[in-house]
Amino acid sequence: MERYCNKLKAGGLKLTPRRLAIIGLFVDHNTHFTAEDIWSRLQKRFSRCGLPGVYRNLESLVECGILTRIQQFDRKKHYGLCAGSHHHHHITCIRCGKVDNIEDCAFDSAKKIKGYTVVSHFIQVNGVCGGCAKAAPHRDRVWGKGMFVCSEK
Amino acid sequence: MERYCNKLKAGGLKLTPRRLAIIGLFVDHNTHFTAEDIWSRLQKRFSRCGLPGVYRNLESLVECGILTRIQQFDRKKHYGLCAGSHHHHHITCIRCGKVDNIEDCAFDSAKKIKGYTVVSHFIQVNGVCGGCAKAAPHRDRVWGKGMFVCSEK
DNA sequence: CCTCCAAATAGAAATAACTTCTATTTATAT
DNA sequence: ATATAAATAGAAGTTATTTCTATTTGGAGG
Repeated sequence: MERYCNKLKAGGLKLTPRRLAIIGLFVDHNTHFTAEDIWSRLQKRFSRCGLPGVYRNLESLVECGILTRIQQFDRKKHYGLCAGSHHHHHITCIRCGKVDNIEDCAFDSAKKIKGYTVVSHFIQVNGVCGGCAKAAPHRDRVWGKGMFVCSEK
Repeated sequence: MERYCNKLKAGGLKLTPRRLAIIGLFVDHNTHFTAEDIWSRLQKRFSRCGLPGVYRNLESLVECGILTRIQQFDRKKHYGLCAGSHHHHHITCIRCGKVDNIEDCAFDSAKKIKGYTVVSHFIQVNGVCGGCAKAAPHRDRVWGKGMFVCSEK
């Protein structure tokens, strides 16, 4: 938690109860959430908290490097903890939604591709985590149409 | 075009003028489009065509394997030809928006990552294409907040 | 401590991107 | 030709997110 406070300060953001609670949710659950997921979980402690506030906080936390946006094909923005300051990617469990970092990146940014100068790249991997692999297969979380990212292999 | 007609038939979809025109747009431009992009380009030939029809068609074309959804962090659904049945990714020019396929994929799907069984992966590369690199730098297209995918390097 | 002010919050209203609905039309198998 | 399952049109609805204006608050400086 210490390190997140430092990141907030470094980004010129105040340590508000709301903000710390949001970070706490990510730390405790180690998964990705949508704005609404966060909002519903904040209701107990912050009954007067609205969705716009959650959206604003999530975006600030992305900007100061605490969270990262995670792509799902469901028209919602998903956010997850961005643990390292170094370059890394993410793997998501398609059953429980857990997110882990992938530390070693095989992508060579220096390489020219079809005449393009590469500026950035984004890799997301979807899989089934060890825990879910052991669990009963018919207990799968149900995902909506178009939920999965492409390039199945 | 022949092969796309076969895919339509295989999926139990009719060969309507609208549908063929949409496929034609993708074939001719070799880039990705949003529903609105398609809709505005159809106006000349199909003046009575509405957006809902475009959305329905694009989704049918994804379902029968002619199109693929392409992820951008801009809250719109992007679609592109799924040219090969083979595995590939995309590189996008951050100035003009052009998309090219990346044929060779460095990602090893067989590898176990942190105990996960990999199901699918998604790679998107952002860069500046040859044409835009030559053009005046202050002519950059302005992109909205959150437009770029993360992991700048 | 106290005070100030930039930053954060609340809640209402607006926007944008789809999606759904009902009625009508059309491609194609027979 | 004709029947029918699928496709279309246009209006209306939904959902996720953003913007707005006013009010409140964390924390630097006195």
